[in-house]
Amino acid sequence: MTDTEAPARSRNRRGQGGLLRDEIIKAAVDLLDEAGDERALTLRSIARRAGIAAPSIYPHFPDQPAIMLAVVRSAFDELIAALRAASSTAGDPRGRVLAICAAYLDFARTHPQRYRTMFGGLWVPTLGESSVTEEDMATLGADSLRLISGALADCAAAGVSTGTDPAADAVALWLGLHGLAHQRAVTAAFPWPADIEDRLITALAHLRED
Amino acid sequence: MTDTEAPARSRNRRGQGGLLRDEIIKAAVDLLDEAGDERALTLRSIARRAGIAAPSIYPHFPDQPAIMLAVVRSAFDELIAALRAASSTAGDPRGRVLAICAAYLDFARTHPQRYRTMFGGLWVPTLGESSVTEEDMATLGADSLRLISGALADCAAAGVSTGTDPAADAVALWLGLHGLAHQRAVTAAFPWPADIEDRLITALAHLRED
DNA sequence: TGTACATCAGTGAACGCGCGTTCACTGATGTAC
DNA sequence: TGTACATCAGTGAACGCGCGTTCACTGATGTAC
Repeated sequence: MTDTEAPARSRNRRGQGGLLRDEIIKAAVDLLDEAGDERALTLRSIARRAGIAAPSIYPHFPDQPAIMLAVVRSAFDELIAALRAASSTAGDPRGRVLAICAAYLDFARTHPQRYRTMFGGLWVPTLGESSVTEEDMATLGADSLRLISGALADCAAAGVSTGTDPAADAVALWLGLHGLAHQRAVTAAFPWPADIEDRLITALAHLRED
Repeated sequence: MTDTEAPARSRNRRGQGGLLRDEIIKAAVDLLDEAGDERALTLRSIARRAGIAAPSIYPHFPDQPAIMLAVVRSAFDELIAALRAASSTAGDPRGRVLAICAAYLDFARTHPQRYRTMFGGLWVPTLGESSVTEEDMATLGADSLRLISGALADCAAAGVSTGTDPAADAVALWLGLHGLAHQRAVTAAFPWPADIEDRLITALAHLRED
C-alpha cells in the first residue's frame, strides 16, 4: 500500500475554491477503503492523497475531527441511498424487508473499513474539544432505522409477520444485522453457518414460514 | 482524567522480575477502562501508569502490539469466567441460556471500553509486522461460543426451544447479543426499546413462550 | 561468617518520525475604471 | 481595450509534541567460595 499521491493537480478557478472540500472528502474515503483502519486517516495523509499541501485543508474544515465527521456523514448518506434503492425495487412487504437487509449487509461487505468506522465509535472525538457536536452524532443512521421500521410495519399489516411492535422489532432486526456486518468487517476467519443471514432475519423480523 | 502515575514503586526482588509483566497488563487494562478509547493505550502511557520507565516494558513484551494482545486476552479470560459462573448457578436449561446472555451483556455494560477493544478489531496489528500471530487471533472467544452452543443444545433436548441446530443458533444468538452490546458500548444516546434484550434473546434462541 | 562478583531489575538520555496546526507568503485571476 | 489592483486558492517552512525503540548504564541482591 504505497502512499499514492495525485501530483498533477491544478488549482481551482477563482470562486470555485469550495470544490476542494469535496475532493478532500473523496480522498479521505478512498484512503479509508484502502487502509487497514481509520487511524490511517490523518490530516496529512488525506492532504497527500488529495495532492495538496496540508494547510490547504483548513479553509474547508476547522480541524481534523471535522473531516472525519464529513467522511462518516457521506458514508451514511450512501448507505441510506442503497437501502432506499433496494426498498423501492421490491414488490411485496416481505420482499422489501429482505431486500433492505440484503442491501445493508452488502454495503457492509463491500466497504468494511467504512462500515467499521461508521459504527465503531472510534472516530468520535472528545466532544467539546473539537468542532463536532453531540447533535451531529445523534442523527446519523436514524433514517435507516425508520426505513426498516416502515417495512416491518407493512409486513405486519399484510399478515406476513407476527410482529406487533415494528419500531422495537426494527431495532432488534438492525442489531442482528449490525452484529453480523460488524463481525464480518472485523475478523478474517470465523465459523459462519451457511444460512446465518436467513437465520437472523427470519427470527428477528418474525416472518412467517412461506 | 489526569495521567495518574504510581510514583512510589519499588523494584521487584531478584528472580521476581516476571511480576512486572502482570503489573503492566493491569496498568493497561485500568488505563483502557478510564480512557475514551484504546488509542490512549500507548507503550509510554502504560509505562507511566505502571510507574516504570518506558524501556522497562521490553524485557516483558517484544513490542507494543504484544501488550495489546495480552490485554485483550485477559479481557477474554474474564469474560469466559463470568459466563461460566453464570452458567453454573442456573438450574434448568432455559435459565442457563438466559443467565449466560445476561452475564454477557453485563460484562459489556460494565466494561464498555474493554468490550469495544476486544471486538472492535482495531487493536489488531498488521499481521506480519508485529509479534502477534494469526493463531493468536482466531482462538479468542471460541470458548464463549461453545458455552452458548452447549446451553442451546440442552434447551433443545429439554424441549424448551424449537431450534434444531444449536451450533448455528449459538452464532446467531451471539451476533444479536454482540450487536446490542457493541452499540451500547459505542453510543451514548440511542432509542432503546425497554424489552430489547428479551426480544433478541427469545427470538434468536427460539425459546418457546412459557 | 565475610567478601568478591555475576546477575538481574530497571533507568535516563537520545534517535528519528509523523502528527496537527500556525504563519507569512505567492502567484494567478477576475474586476473596476 | 488596457491596466492597476484586490481577492482568492493554495503553499512552504516551521513549531512543539508524543510516539516506539535503542543504547549504554546503574545499583541492589543473591551466591560461590
